Amino acid sequence: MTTILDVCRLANVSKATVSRVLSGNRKVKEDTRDVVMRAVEQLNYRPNQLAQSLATKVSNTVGVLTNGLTDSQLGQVLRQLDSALWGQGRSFILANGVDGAASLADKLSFLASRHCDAILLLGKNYDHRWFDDLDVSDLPPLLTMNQTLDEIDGVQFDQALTAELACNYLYSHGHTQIAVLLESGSGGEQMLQGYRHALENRSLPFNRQMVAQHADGATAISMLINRYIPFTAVLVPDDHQAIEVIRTLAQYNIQVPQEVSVISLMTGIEGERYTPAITGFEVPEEKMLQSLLRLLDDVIKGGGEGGSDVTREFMGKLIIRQSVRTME
Amino acid sequence: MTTILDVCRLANVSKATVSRVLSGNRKVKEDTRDVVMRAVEQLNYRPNQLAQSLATKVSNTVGVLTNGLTDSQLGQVLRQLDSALWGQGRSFILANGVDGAASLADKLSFLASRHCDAILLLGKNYDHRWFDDLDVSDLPPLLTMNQTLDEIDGVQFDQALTAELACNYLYSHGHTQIAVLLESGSGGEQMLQGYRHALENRSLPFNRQMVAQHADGATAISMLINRYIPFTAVLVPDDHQAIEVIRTLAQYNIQVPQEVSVISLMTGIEGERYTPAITGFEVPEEKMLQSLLRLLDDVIKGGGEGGSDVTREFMGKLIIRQSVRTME
DNA sequence: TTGTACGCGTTATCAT
DNA sequence: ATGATAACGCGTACAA
Repeated sequence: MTTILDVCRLANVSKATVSRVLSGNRKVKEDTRDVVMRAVEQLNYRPNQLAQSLATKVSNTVGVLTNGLTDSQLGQVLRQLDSALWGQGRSFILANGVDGAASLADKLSFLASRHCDAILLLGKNYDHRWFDDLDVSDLPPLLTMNQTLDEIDGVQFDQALTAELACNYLYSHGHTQIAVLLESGSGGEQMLQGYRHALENRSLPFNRQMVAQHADGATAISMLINRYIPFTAVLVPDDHQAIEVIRTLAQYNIQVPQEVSVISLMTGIEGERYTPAITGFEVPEEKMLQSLLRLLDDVIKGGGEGGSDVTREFMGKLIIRQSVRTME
Repeated sequence: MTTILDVCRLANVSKATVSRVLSGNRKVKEDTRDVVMRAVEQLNYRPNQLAQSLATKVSNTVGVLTNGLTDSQLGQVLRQLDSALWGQGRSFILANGVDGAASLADKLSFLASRHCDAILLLGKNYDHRWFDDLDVSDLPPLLTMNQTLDEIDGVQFDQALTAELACNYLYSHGHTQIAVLLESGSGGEQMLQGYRHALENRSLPFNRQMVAQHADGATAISMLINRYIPFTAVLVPDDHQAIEVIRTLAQYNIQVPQEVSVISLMTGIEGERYTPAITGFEVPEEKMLQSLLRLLDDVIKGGGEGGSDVTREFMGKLIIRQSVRTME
């Protein structure tokens, strides 16, 4: 590879001058600038980014830790990242899959040794405990998306607000007996919060018999059914649970949406393809990623605290399909 | 970040000793090794890979240029890459999407400035001309997969052999009038070669009226039909064209597979889901990628020419579905 | 066996 | 405006 010294020799100037011309920081005389640029082009010289990073302590590299993403989700996210970062002369290093606290520490440590300017935590299924005794002090700044990890900055999907919207939608379609299946993770608390808030706004009493929480949707809805409390609609965390619920209800000879309506807090292609197609809220992943990238920019540039005006809370967008019916 | 000097001070040794302990290259006394390791762990020290790379001229980073991949393909490939490279302490930098010679040069140049040890060219739709006046001299070694770019090493999908296999399969099922739609790129020549070879092996005459070449499958099959040459089967490059062909044939009131059989040279999930499901050959992408990674290892380690025993030519695996029927 | 000193390619701080 | 030179963090001949 040609180095800056090659350019120096060809242009008869010092390293400093070449560096100045390329970075554009300081003023240089027109003539010399031209000479340098000619030499640069002639040699097809490109600064060694490793050396640059070593000197400036800025690597223009961001680490991306992903987990629990399907191939197509992974591809979609990485494609977006690539196109967004490319425009900024940055690139990313991927670390996919985390299966424990040690694994998490390893991956983060690896990315840190590569001196990433920041690390993005994307995807699902991160366990809170993995972060408990994690020494974040000698790591690059961490940023999360769609994760409710306290102490880590980032953008979030507002499950509480979206759950409230879901309930309001059901109410406006005549449903008054709404059951809810909580997400088994921390999102469950948020869902419950939104659910109760919707109730309060309508001055309706809260009945804890109407809420169930279990990682398996079939089990959760069974619990509900066995309580013999009537309900006309049920709010579930995602399409996967929605489908389990619909299947289980079918075993009890309960039709969706004729007898019970189902609404998904986070719907996607899975719910779109199912029969009946599932009504629910879509996570604005693209917008969220864009916001996260702006946040990233702030973190890298601002270095310190320069908080700017980035949207950090997102709510779902209602997609009306077939799993909710209007009560007469 | 803690540096090697911090370790030196804490362990009362020189940089050289610490470096030796961590790399394991040279011998060091048990005692001092222990002292150093203790200091390393206590400080949670991790060598700065940038500085390492600068000193050793090995970055343990590979550039990955992708093009023409769907999100799920991209995700699948990158997941595999990640898990394979992670085990070797390596990582990759992505550059997705190429739309011209300048764009190609840009991306490659970028990856080069990041001092990748090698660059992988993955995906489809690379134009030969983009590589014509590409100065490959000051670039890391290039490796391709699934691309027929002369002068670039890599692994390939043998379209000629697979086309021949496809014809043999059709013959063995009673088809003697086989038409072929060539891929519009360079793969077309290979398909034709395999097609003719299969003909020769059966001492059948070659009729150029039986071959058509067009990027659009509908157009290609229409050309064929308008020649009024009878055929009972048609070999097409991929599922996309297969589907276009089947649709077009339907417009002529020709049923698949009852009246005409269709076989795809490179079938995938698209063909699996279509009705009728498309019979064809599956590209062994995973195996190919594994082979490519072994090749990568040779290139990086061998540095020079150390050619090892890596499979470089792959053929499709026949997947029998519904689009081919047996003639009585 | 261990330490010294130099080089990797670049930026940045001083002089000039 | 430009040039010497010291960092940046690490590996490694060479010397001790």
